[in-house]
Amino acid sequence: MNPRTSTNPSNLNVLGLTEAPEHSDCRAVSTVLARVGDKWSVLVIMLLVDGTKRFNELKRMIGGISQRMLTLTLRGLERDGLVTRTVFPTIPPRVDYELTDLGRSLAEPVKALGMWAFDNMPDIQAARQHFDTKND
Amino acid sequence: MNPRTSTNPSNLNVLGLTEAPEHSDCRAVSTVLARVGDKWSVLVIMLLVDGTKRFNELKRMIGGISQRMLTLTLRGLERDGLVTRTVFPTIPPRVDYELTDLGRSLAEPVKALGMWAFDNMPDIQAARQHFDTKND
DNA sequence: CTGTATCCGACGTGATACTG
DNA sequence: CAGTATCACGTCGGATACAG
Repeated sequence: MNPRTSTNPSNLNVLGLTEAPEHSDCRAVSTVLARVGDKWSVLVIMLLVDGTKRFNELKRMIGGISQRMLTLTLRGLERDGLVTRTVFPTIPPRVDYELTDLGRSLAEPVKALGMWAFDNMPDIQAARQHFDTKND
Repeated sequence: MNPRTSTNPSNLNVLGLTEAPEHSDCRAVSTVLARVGDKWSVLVIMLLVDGTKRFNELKRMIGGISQRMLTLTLRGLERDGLVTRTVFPTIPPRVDYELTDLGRSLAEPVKALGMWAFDNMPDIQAARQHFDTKND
Protein backbone atom coordinates (compact mmCIF):
# COMPACT_ATOMS: atom_id res chain seq x y z
CA MET A 1 0.00 0.00 0.00
CA ASN A 2 1.07 3.48 -0.73
CA PRO A 3 1.73 5.07 2.64
CA ARG A 4 0.43 8.36 1.31
CA THR A 5 -3.05 6.98 0.93
CA SER A 6 -3.38 5.46 4.36
CA THR A 7 -4.29 8.71 6.04
CA ASN A 8 -5.80 10.28 2.99
CA PRO A 9 -8.88 12.08 4.26
CA SER A 10 -10.81 10.94 1.21
CA ASN A 11 -10.57 7.40 2.48
CA LEU A 12 -12.56 8.48 5.49
CA ASN A 13 -14.90 10.73 3.59
CA VAL A 14 -16.07 8.09 1.19
CA LEU A 15 -16.81 5.83 4.11
CA GLY A 16 -19.33 8.36 5.25
CA LEU A 17 -17.65 8.37 8.60
CA THR A 18 -16.70 12.00 8.78
CA GLU A 19 -20.34 12.98 9.03
CA ALA A 20 -20.98 10.20 11.53
CA PRO A 21 -18.50 10.95 14.33
CA GLU A 22 -20.22 8.52 16.66
CA HIS A 23 -18.80 5.73 14.55
CA SER A 24 -15.22 6.49 15.41
CA ASP A 25 -14.62 2.79 15.89
CA CYS A 26 -15.52 2.27 12.25
CA ARG A 27 -12.71 4.57 11.23
CA ALA A 28 -10.27 2.47 13.22
CA VAL A 29 -11.59 -0.70 11.67
CA SER A 30 -11.30 0.76 8.22
CA THR A 31 -7.69 1.83 8.52
CA VAL A 32 -6.49 -1.47 9.87
CA LEU A 33 -8.55 -3.30 7.28
CA ALA A 34 -6.98 -1.19 4.58
CA ARG A 35 -3.62 -2.47 5.74
CA VAL A 36 -4.69 -6.05 6.27
CA GLY A 37 -6.58 -6.04 3.00
CA ASP A 38 -3.78 -4.90 0.78
CA LYS A 39 -2.09 -7.38 -1.41
CA TRP A 40 1.06 -8.17 0.52
CA SER A 41 1.11 -6.84 4.10
CA VAL A 42 -0.39 -9.88 5.74
CA LEU A 43 1.90 -12.23 3.88
CA VAL A 44 4.92 -10.27 5.07
CA ILE A 45 3.66 -10.14 8.64
CA MET A 46 3.08 -13.87 8.70
CA LEU A 47 6.59 -14.54 7.43
CA LEU A 48 8.11 -12.21 10.00
CA VAL A 49 6.31 -13.95 12.85
CA ASP A 50 8.96 -16.68 12.56
CA GLY A 51 11.75 -14.19 13.08
CA THR A 52 13.86 -11.45 11.55
CA LYS A 53 14.28 -11.57 7.80
CA ARG A 54 16.31 -9.73 5.18
CA PHE A 55 14.88 -7.97 2.15
CA ASN A 56 15.72 -10.55 -0.48
CA GLU A 57 14.91 -13.32 1.93
CA LEU A 58 11.34 -12.04 2.09
CA LYS A 59 11.30 -11.51 -1.64
CA ARG A 60 12.36 -15.09 -2.28
CA MET A 61 9.91 -16.55 0.22
CA ILE A 62 6.95 -14.65 -1.21
CA GLY A 63 7.97 -15.47 -4.73
CA GLY A 64 5.61 -13.37 -6.80
CA ILE A 65 6.23 -9.92 -5.40
CA SER A 66 8.11 -7.21 -7.24
CA GLN A 67 10.95 -5.32 -5.65
CA ARG A 68 8.89 -2.19 -5.79
CA MET A 69 5.87 -3.65 -3.99
CA LEU A 70 7.95 -5.28 -1.29
CA THR A 71 9.60 -1.95 -0.60
CA LEU A 72 6.28 -0.13 -0.48
CA THR A 73 4.72 -2.80 1.72
CA LEU A 74 7.59 -2.76 4.19
CA ARG A 75 7.58 1.04 4.29
CA GLY A 76 3.89 1.02 5.06
CA LEU A 77 4.32 -1.54 7.82
CA GLU A 78 7.22 0.42 9.22
CA ARG A 79 5.21 3.61 9.13
CA ASP A 80 2.44 2.01 11.14
CA GLY A 81 4.91 0.78 13.71
CA LEU A 82 4.38 -2.86 12.86
CA VAL A 83 7.91 -3.68 11.75
CA THR A 84 11.35 -2.29 12.47
CA ARG A 85 13.93 -1.68 9.77
CA THR A 86 17.57 -2.13 10.71
CA VAL A 87 20.26 -1.08 8.26
CA PHE A 88 23.80 -2.46 8.47
CA PRO A 89 26.09 -0.02 6.64
CA THR A 90 28.20 -2.78 5.17
CA ILE A 91 29.19 -3.59 1.60
CA PRO A 92 27.01 -5.08 0.31
CA PRO A 93 24.30 -3.48 2.43
CA ARG A 94 22.15 -5.59 4.70
CA VAL A 95 18.70 -4.65 6.01
CA ASP A 96 16.83 -6.65 8.59
CA TYR A 97 13.11 -6.48 9.09
CA GLU A 98 11.54 -7.54 12.34
CA LEU A 99 8.07 -7.50 13.80
CA THR A 100 7.45 -5.09 16.65
CA ASP A 101 5.31 -6.04 19.63
CA LEU A 102 2.47 -4.22 17.92
CA GLY A 103 3.03 -6.23 14.76
CA ARG A 104 3.10 -9.47 16.69
CA SER A 105 -0.14 -8.57 18.43
CA LEU A 106 -1.72 -7.91 15.04
CA ALA A 107 -0.65 -11.33 13.87
CA GLU A 108 -3.04 -12.94 16.36
CA PRO A 109 -6.38 -11.68 14.99
CA VAL A 110 -5.01 -12.04 11.47
CA LYS A 111 -4.21 -15.66 12.13
CA ALA A 112 -7.75 -16.15 13.41
CA LEU A 113 -9.06 -14.71 10.18
CA GLY A 114 -6.74 -16.90 8.18
CA MET A 115 -7.89 -19.98 10.00
CA TRP A 116 -11.49 -19.04 9.33
CA ALA A 117 -10.64 -18.70 5.66
CA PHE A 118 -8.91 -22.04 5.59
CA ASP A 119 -11.72 -23.82 7.43
CA ASN A 120 -14.46 -22.35 5.28
CA MET A 121 -12.72 -22.37 1.93
CA PRO A 122 -14.72 -25.36 0.63
CA ASP A 123 -18.02 -23.68 1.47
CA ILE A 124 -16.99 -20.44 -0.18
CA GLN A 125 -15.72 -22.11 -3.32
CA ALA A 126 -18.90 -24.18 -3.55
CA ALA A 127 -21.01 -21.05 -3.11
CA ARG A 128 -19.04 -19.25 -5.82
CA GLN A 129 -19.35 -22.11 -8.26
CA HIS A 130 -23.06 -22.41 -7.56
CA PHE A 131 -23.54 -18.66 -8.04
CA ASP A 132 -21.52 -18.57 -11.24
CA THR A 133 -23.20 -21.52 -12.90
CA LYS A 134 -26.60 -20.25 -11.83
CA ASN A 135 -25.91 -17.06 -13.78
CA ASP A 136 -24.03 -18.89 -16.51
CA MET B 1 -15.63 -5.69 -5.23
CA ASN B 2 -16.19 -6.89 -8.71
CA PRO B 3 -17.19 -10.55 -8.39
CA ARG B 4 -15.37 -11.30 -11.61
CA THR B 5 -12.03 -10.50 -10.05
CA SER B 6 -12.42 -12.56 -6.92
CA THR B 7 -11.42 -15.79 -8.55
CA ASN B 8 -9.30 -14.22 -11.23
CA PRO B 9 -6.34 -16.57 -11.55
CA SER B 10 -4.02 -13.61 -11.82
CA ASN B 11 -4.82 -12.80 -8.21
CA LEU B 12 -3.26 -16.12 -7.31
CA ASN B 13 -0.46 -15.92 -9.80
CA VAL B 14 0.86 -12.62 -8.61
CA LEU B 15 0.91 -13.98 -5.09
CA GLY B 16 3.41 -16.51 -6.29
CA LEU B 17 1.21 -19.19 -4.84
CA THR B 18 0.58 -21.16 -7.98
CA GLU B 19 4.19 -22.17 -8.12
CA ALA B 20 4.21 -22.85 -4.38
CA PRO B 21 1.43 -25.39 -3.97
CA GLU B 22 2.54 -26.26 -0.48
CA HIS B 23 1.24 -22.89 0.65
CA SER B 24 -2.36 -23.73 -0.12
CA ASP B 25 -3.39 -22.11 3.13
CA CYS B 26 -1.95 -18.83 1.87
CA ARG B 27 -4.36 -18.96 -1.05
CA ALA B 28 -7.26 -19.28 1.34
CA VAL B 29 -5.99 -16.42 3.43
CA SER B 30 -5.56 -14.24 0.39
CA THR B 31 -9.05 -14.72 -0.96
CA VAL B 32 -10.76 -14.00 2.32
CA LEU B 33 -8.49 -11.05 2.88
CA ALA B 34 -9.39 -9.72 -0.52
CA ARG B 35 -13.00 -9.73 0.56
CA VAL B 36 -12.38 -8.39 4.04
CA GLY B 37 -9.99 -5.82 2.71
CA ASP B 38 -12.24 -4.30 0.12
CA LYS B 39 -13.77 -0.97 0.78
CA TRP B 40 -17.29 -1.88 1.93
CA SER B 41 -17.78 -5.61 2.61
CA VAL B 42 -16.88 -5.55 6.27
CA LEU B 43 -19.06 -2.52 6.93
CA VAL B 44 -22.01 -4.28 5.35
CA ILE B 45 -21.37 -7.49 7.27
CA MET B 46 -21.17 -5.63 10.53
CA LEU B 47 -24.45 -3.88 9.88
CA LEU B 48 -26.16 -7.14 8.93
CA VAL B 49 -25.05 -8.80 12.16
CA ASP B 50 -27.85 -6.89 13.87
CA GLY B 51 -30.44 -8.36 11.54
CA THR B 52 -31.98 -8.32 8.09
CA LYS B 53 -31.76 -5.03 6.20
CA ARG B 54 -33.16 -3.60 2.99
CA PHE B 55 -31.07 -2.09 0.22
CA ASN B 56 -31.70 1.55 0.93
CA GLU B 57 -31.57 0.90 4.62
CA LEU B 58 -27.98 -0.24 4.23
CA LYS B 59 -27.27 2.65 1.90
CA ARG B 60 -28.56 5.15 4.43
CA MET B 61 -26.68 3.59 7.35
CA ILE B 62 -23.38 3.54 5.52
CA GLY B 63 -23.87 7.03 4.24
CA GLY B 64 -21.01 7.46 1.81
CA ILE B 65 -21.48 4.50 -0.50
CA SER B 66 -22.73 4.81 -4.04
CA GLN B 67 -25.61 2.73 -5.32
CA ARG B 68 -23.28 1.00 -7.68
CA MET B 69 -20.79 -0.06 -5.01
CA LEU B 70 -23.44 -1.25 -2.61
CA THR B 71 -24.86 -3.43 -5.36
CA LEU B 72 -21.46 -4.80 -6.28
CA THR B 73 -20.54 -5.40 -2.65
CA LEU B 74 -23.77 -7.24 -1.91
CA ARG B 75 -23.40 -9.33 -5.06
CA GLY B 76 -19.91 -10.30 -4.02
CA LEU B 77 -21.03 -11.26 -0.55
CA GLU B 78 -23.93 -13.21 -1.99
CA ARG B 79 -21.61 -14.98 -4.39
CA ASP B 80 -19.38 -16.09 -1.54
CA GLY B 81 -22.38 -17.40 0.37
CA LEU B 82 -22.06 -14.81 3.11
CA VAL B 83 -25.43 -13.11 2.63
CA THR B 84 -28.79 -14.13 1.22
CA ARG B 85 -30.82 -11.93 -1.09
CA THR B 86 -34.58 -12.17 -0.87
CA VAL B 87 -36.69 -10.38 -3.47
CA PHE B 88 -40.32 -9.50 -2.80
CA PRO B 89 -42.01 -9.03 -6.19
CA THR B 90 -44.11 -6.12 -4.98
CA ILE B 91 -44.57 -2.62 -6.29
CA PRO B 92 -42.37 -0.95 -5.33
CA PRO B 93 -39.91 -3.85 -5.10
CA ARG B 94 -38.39 -4.82 -1.79
CA VAL B 95 -35.15 -6.74 -1.30
CA ASP B 96 -33.94 -8.06 2.01
CA TYR B 97 -30.35 -8.93 2.76
CA GLU B 98 -29.47 -11.25 5.58
CA LEU B 99 -26.30 -12.83 6.87
CA THR B 100 -25.92 -16.56 6.38
CA ASP B 101 -24.43 -18.78 9.06
CA LEU B 102 -21.19 -18.55 7.15
CA GLY B 103 -21.41 -14.78 7.16
CA ARG B 104 -22.12 -14.69 10.87
CA SER B 105 -19.14 -16.94 11.54
CA LEU B 106 -16.95 -14.56 9.54
CA ALA B 107 -18.14 -11.68 11.66
CA GLU B 108 -16.39 -13.17 14.68
CA PRO B 109 -12.74 -12.98 13.54
CA VAL B 110 -13.53 -9.70 11.82
CA LYS B 111 -14.78 -8.27 15.06
CA ALA B 112 -11.59 -9.44 16.76
CA LEU B 113 -9.60 -7.60 14.14
CA GLY B 114 -11.73 -4.52 14.58
CA MET B 115 -11.20 -4.56 18.31
CA TRP B 116 -7.47 -4.86 17.80
CA ALA B 117 -7.63 -1.86 15.50
CA PHE B 118 -9.63 0.15 18.00
CA ASP B 119 -7.38 -0.75 20.90
CA ASN B 120 -4.16 0.02 19.04
CA MET B 121 -5.28 3.03 17.07
CA PRO B 122 -3.39 5.49 19.30
CA ASP B 123 -0.15 3.57 18.86
CA ILE B 124 -0.55 3.37 15.11
CA GLN B 125 -1.41 7.03 14.72
CA ALA B 126 1.54 7.99 16.87
CA ALA B 127 3.83 5.76 14.82
CA ARG B 128 2.55 7.29 11.60
CA GLN B 129 3.01 10.82 12.84
CA HIS B 130 6.49 10.02 14.06
CA PHE B 131 7.39 8.41 10.75
CA ASP B 132 5.98 11.26 8.69
CA THR B 133 7.63 14.05 10.64
CA LYS B 134 10.93 12.15 10.68
CA ASN B 135 10.85 12.16 6.87
CA ASP B 136 9.31 15.65 6.68
C1' DC C 1 -37.43 1.14 -4.48
C1' DT C 2 -33.84 -1.46 -6.45
C1' DG C 3 -31.29 -1.85 -9.47
C1' DT C 4 -28.30 -1.52 -14.54
C1' DA C 5 -25.34 1.01 -17.99
C1' DT C 6 -21.86 4.11 -19.14
C1' DC C 7 -18.20 7.24 -18.73
C1' DC C 8 -14.07 8.83 -16.51
C1' DG C 9 -10.49 9.88 -13.27
C1' DA C 10 -7.54 8.02 -9.60
C1' DC C 11 -4.92 4.58 -7.73
C1' DG C 12 -2.48 0.06 -7.31
C1' DT C 13 0.59 -3.03 -9.51
C1' DG C 14 4.20 -4.96 -12.50
C1' DA C 15 8.20 -4.53 -15.71
C1' DT C 16 12.24 -2.52 -16.54
C1' DA C 17 16.23 0.18 -16.00
C1' DC C 18 19.32 2.50 -13.04
C1' DT C 19 22.07 3.65 -8.41
C1' DG C 20 25.08 3.35 -4.09
C1' DC D 1 22.20 -6.38 -1.81
C1' DA D 2 18.71 -3.09 -1.32
C1' DG D 3 16.69 -0.04 -3.05
C1' DT D 4 14.74 4.32 -6.48
C1' DA D 5 12.65 6.12 -10.86
C1' DT D 6 9.81 5.81 -14.59
C1' DC D 7 6.36 4.10 -17.52
C1' DA D 8 2.30 1.49 -18.90
C1' DC D 9 -1.74 -0.98 -17.87
C1' DG D 10 -5.78 -2.66 -15.51
C1' DT D 11 -9.02 -2.26 -12.03
C1' DC D 12 -11.68 0.27 -8.59
C1' DG D 13 -14.79 3.59 -7.39
C1' DG D 14 -17.86 7.80 -8.04
C1' DA D 15 -21.25 10.43 -10.81
C1' DT D 16 -24.84 10.39 -13.66
C1' DA D 17 -28.51 8.77 -16.38
C1' DC D 18 -31.82 5.37 -17.27
C1' DA D 19 -35.10 1.07 -16.34
C1' DG D 20 -38.51 -2.32 -14.26
